[in-house]
Amino acid sequence: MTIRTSRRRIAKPPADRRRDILDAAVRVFSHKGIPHTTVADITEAAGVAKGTFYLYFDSRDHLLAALRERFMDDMMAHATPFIERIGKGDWWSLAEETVESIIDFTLQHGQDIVAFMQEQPTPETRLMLAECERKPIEYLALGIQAGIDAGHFEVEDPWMTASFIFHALEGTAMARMLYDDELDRDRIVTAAKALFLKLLRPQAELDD
Amino acid sequence: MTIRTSRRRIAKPPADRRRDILDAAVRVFSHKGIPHTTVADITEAAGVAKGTFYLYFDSRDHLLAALRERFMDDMMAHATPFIERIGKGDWWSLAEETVESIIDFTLQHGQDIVAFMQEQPTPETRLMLAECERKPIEYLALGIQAGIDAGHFEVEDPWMTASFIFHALEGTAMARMLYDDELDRDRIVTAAKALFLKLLRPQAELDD
Amino acid sequence: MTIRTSRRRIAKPPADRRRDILDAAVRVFSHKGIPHTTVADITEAAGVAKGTFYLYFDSRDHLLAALRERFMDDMMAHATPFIERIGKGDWWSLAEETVESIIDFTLQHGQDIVAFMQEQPTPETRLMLAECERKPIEYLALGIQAGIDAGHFEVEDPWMTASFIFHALEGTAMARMLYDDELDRDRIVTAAKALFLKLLRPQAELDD
Amino acid sequence: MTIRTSRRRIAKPPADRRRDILDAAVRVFSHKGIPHTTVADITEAAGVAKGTFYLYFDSRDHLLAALRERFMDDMMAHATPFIERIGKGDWWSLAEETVESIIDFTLQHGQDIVAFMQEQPTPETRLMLAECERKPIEYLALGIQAGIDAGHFEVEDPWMTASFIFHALEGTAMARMLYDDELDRDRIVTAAKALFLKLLRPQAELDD
DNA sequence: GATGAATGAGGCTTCATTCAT
DNA sequence: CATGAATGAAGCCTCATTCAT
Repeated sequence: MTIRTSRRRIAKPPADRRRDILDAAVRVFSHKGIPHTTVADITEAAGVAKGTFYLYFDSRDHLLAALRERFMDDMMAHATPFIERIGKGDWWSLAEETVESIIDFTLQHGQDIVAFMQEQPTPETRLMLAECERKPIEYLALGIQAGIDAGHFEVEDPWMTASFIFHALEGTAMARMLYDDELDRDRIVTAAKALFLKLLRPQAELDD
Repeated sequence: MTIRTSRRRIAKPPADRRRDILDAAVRVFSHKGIPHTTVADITEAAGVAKGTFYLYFDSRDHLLAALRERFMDDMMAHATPFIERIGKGDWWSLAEETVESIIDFTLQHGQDIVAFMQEQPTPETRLMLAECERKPIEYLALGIQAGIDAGHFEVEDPWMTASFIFHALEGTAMARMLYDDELDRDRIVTAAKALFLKLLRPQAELDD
Repeated sequence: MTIRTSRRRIAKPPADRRRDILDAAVRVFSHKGIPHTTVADITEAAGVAKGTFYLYFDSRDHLLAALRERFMDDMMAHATPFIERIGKGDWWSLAEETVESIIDFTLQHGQDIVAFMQEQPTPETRLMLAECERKPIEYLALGIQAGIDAGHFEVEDPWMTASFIFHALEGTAMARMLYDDELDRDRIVTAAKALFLKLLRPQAELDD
Repeated sequence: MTIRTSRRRIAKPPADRRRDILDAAVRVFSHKGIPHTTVADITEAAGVAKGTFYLYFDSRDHLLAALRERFMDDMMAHATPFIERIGKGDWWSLAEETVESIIDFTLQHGQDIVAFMQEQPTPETRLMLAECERKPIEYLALGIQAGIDAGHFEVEDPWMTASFIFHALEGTAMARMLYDDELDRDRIVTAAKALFLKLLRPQAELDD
């Protein structure tokens, strides 16, 4: 049994401590905005001393970079299962689940996106935000193209359609998250599925 | 390389000078981001002394408020002609022109929106941004509803459809403006018109 | 008959305009304090343009100097009649009227003194304030000495007595002016006369 | 000539550091005047960086408030022993020591009073200065009244007499401090004691 | 490792002064 | 003469970063 006389905070594994700070940062960013959040705000929210911040991040900007990286990883983790299902049959349920996935991811991580948009547009941030849009659109377009090739969808400009669908969903979900808590998540999902259907369904099908 | 002669004492009509500063602000904001733009940056871009800024704006924040106001006015001025045409027949051309109008307005004023998003999320800014989204969606929804009532459109959830359309167009146009100068404006417009058609057109029509 | 189309303020004799500004300055100084009064405050109170100020005063500091000069002149004008009566008999009524005069002058011009004390202690201001105290004390002491020589007063340290009397009166009157409008002017005067009597009256007189 | 080594990171107990800054402020105020003293002046005099100032005071105005508070405390500490002796016999030695105490306190702390007078007349400052005059006068008046009741003093208007005595002493001591280092402290004290005697002594006593 | 007092560059704002009209 | 828009030095305050403990 060790007697611990130190008044200092009990040391945590570095990775945990780092994550604590990262989480605290997101928490504060989302209601103060990145530019108005100080390092002191973050360390206070994380329950550590100001100096400790610099043990885990070289600078305020490095924390933002770390946050970006984590966000991209989350996004990819979220998207991968859907991407892997492309071209393996089950077209419409994949479509519907993809729609739900995009909406839910946006509702959950929208705060981060807003935060990133509040940054100064460094080339790094621009690139990262562009990626965050282009990547899901790219995969959507790929899926749509595959569906066309397999004869399930009928669309003239797949990439543009993907872009429309992605922004329609993301924009609506984001607006709900930011301004309109009343808007029902299920109403969005239902309408989104109908949207998907109308945009992708071959006209011939309608004759049924 | 600009030669700067000792910029002294060139009085201008107040309205002009004010607009100069406002324009300079937008210019600088769009490539430095609001939070990283200093009053000195703005006055330098406007070609006036730092003190001059405070003859026209009570503070940095008041300039932002003025910018917001001007943006809202521009938006309403842009939207009004279309709103007035609702329900006066000519449904599909109104729809097509509305689509073009939204895309072009976004391409032109997207910088401002980005700038506003970079602000700290004050209640004022949130409200204003919310309005900027809700207003056009509201009018779109109104138009769609009118079209439904007149038997030209067929949609289940008009407001949600309006939201999808608006965000699809705005998001795509914005992405083009921010990240992808290659994307052809006309390609967006063409695809957007097709989108509109697919979403609103009564299914029966397809049987023709 | 001259037709005056100019929208400009009708020109005044320079001396009047100068006095207007000086008066406005005193007015503003007395409730904002010298250090917090701007040239703009003064010109606004005087109803002239900012530039006009510099037609009549070389700088803000020159206005203060002018104010000091005017104050000294006022004080001397106020004191002269009493000084001239020294040694011409009528000792006690001179004493009583001097007392009243000091109190009334302080009540009227105290604002100016306060204003001067708020200035930075430049050698000039110090000298002037010192003069404002030393001069009346000097004259009081002269009068007391004359009274002693003439056998009417009996005092050990005339200069110190003069200093006490002057500060007793000035301090009390000033306090009334600054903090205590309730305190009756006549009560001060009555008590002050008694003070004078007790301090100056030969002890022998008491035996009567 | 002081050699300034790179003044970095010498932590001190907060109370000490705070007092250092407060003391430095008084030092600078007394020869530059409050309004012309910048925060930079103070921190330089205190040997700390500008930012350090704001670790100990919320703003320049808060420092002034702290200074006021400290002055009031000093004054009360100085006055208390005398107040407690009121009515416990020993009337004339109490009177004489009170006189000395007022003179010495003024000679020592006059700089502070001057500094406060240089402030803008905020309600706070006015109130505090009024207190600084009223309190000692109040206590003097109490003492005088007690002396009258006990049959040692004879005065018509005790409060007014207290006011005269206080301002006579304070004004004279202040003038010495500000303008006239030649004036002997003991000469003031001696004359002041005589003043006290003349004003308070029952007339009957003179017959002895 | 952890702490938080200390630092100082840099941003916002004021205001005495100038000068073209 | 009179004006007031324009100027820019200078003051207050913030906050990312450092480093002695």
